[in-house]
Amino acid sequence: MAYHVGGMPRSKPSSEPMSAPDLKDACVEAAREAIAAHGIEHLSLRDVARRLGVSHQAPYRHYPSRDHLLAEVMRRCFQHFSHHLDARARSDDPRAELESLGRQYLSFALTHPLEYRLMFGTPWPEAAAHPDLQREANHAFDILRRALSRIHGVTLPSARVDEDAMFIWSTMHGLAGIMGGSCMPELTVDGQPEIVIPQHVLSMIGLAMEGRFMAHTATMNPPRTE
Amino acid sequence: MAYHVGGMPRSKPSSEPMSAPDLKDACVEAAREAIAAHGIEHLSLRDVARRLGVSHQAPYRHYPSRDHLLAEVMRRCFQHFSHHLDARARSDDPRAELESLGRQYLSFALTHPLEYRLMFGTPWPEAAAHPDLQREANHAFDILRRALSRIHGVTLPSARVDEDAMFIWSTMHGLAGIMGGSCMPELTVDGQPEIVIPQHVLSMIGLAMEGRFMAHTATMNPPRTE
DNA sequence: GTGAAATGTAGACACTGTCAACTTTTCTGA
DNA sequence: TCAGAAAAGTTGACAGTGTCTACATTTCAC
Repeated sequence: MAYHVGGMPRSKPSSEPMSAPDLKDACVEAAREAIAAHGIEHLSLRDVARRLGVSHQAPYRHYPSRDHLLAEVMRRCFQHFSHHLDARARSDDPRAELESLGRQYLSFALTHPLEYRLMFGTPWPEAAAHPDLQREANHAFDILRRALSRIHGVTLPSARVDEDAMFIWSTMHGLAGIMGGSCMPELTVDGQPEIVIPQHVLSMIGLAMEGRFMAHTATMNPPRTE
Repeated sequence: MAYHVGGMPRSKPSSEPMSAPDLKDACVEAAREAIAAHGIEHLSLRDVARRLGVSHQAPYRHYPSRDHLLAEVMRRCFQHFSHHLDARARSDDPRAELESLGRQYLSFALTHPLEYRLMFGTPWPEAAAHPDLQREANHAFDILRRALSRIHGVTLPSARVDEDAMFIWSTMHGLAGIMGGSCMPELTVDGQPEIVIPQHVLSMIGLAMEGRFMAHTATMNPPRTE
């Protein structure tokens, strides 16, 4: 009904690049809708099939199991996430660059809470069984790692980059998880956390990084009063 | 079989007096085992009943739904967590106190990854429907908040305590989530993250807090080289 | 054209959460 | 003491799920 394609949707391998409404793609889209409607843990392959107007077994032609479909949805989320990070405002000033990266990270988590929870708040389906997903996730982390390498420049041994990356990633990830409501949804905090808290956390990261540099270089720029 | 108490139709009246609330507790214990064995999302009330040797409907006499049992398991986790935080090494030195708290937080997350994921990595069952769970969770956060209040002392307005609490909580939570394998299980990081990374993250928090104080007080203790 | 592979369908199985009706035990109050 | 109510546990049923097997259809490659 909604989806109608008979038999084989692919065209010749060499001439046409790709064609035909692909049930494989449609499944991902329908799965995303289903997740948005009923939550991640209630994703049902049969519901996906129903949304597409095909038999309950049709998706199995393209995904060996429910988890494989879920992994594909997650993989695309990481892709989306990486693109979002890459689209951040660039700057030559290390501090501005770091802040821009953090802001971009948080903005994704807050404007796409569902995708974020899917990527970082959901137990992965059999880690090793989905190398594509793994690759895409590492790619996202590499963006942060590379940006930090540039920021560090020559002042710190490169082995320390991963440590700082882990610290920043942890802070961003934790804040996103808490604010995204993934955990402790009713946590009572004074004030308007949506605006104030991320600002503060980013500035704390900046303070920590400044302290880090001060510990290794004699020259220091005075800490600015926020 | 494993669980034997009154209300059985066929077998002879059991001689051992087992009070009714025992099944309620036994369910929580069995649920914990089931979660440890098959993961949180595969927790099944019927499996719990099977483990206890009672009918599949028996647990429903004590818990209105599967989520209510899950909420009770989570509540006890928060209890355990609070006790663990309270049992930390105390100190009069603010910096030592903060580090002790952070270390205790992380040690719980790493030695009880399952409980931690249950508390912070699992979507809560209908937040408002489980006030006991909510109360227990807020209590855990209050421990951190109170400790920070003491650390701040009079140097910072108390309204700022929540901001710092949020920063520290975010960092701890994020690190725990990443290291606990809850997300990105195969993330490739150089070195031995288990020991080095938490150390570094804690010291970064210390640096950030020092910078925070410096911004508000003229007197400062020189940043110590780690 | 003719296989054969790709694709979609239908039926079945074991499993789940939960509702309803029933039986048995335990507690309560005149 | 002894009914009767309440608590606790049982069986049976229903709709929903993932996934296996067998079958039908479409379309490409030769």
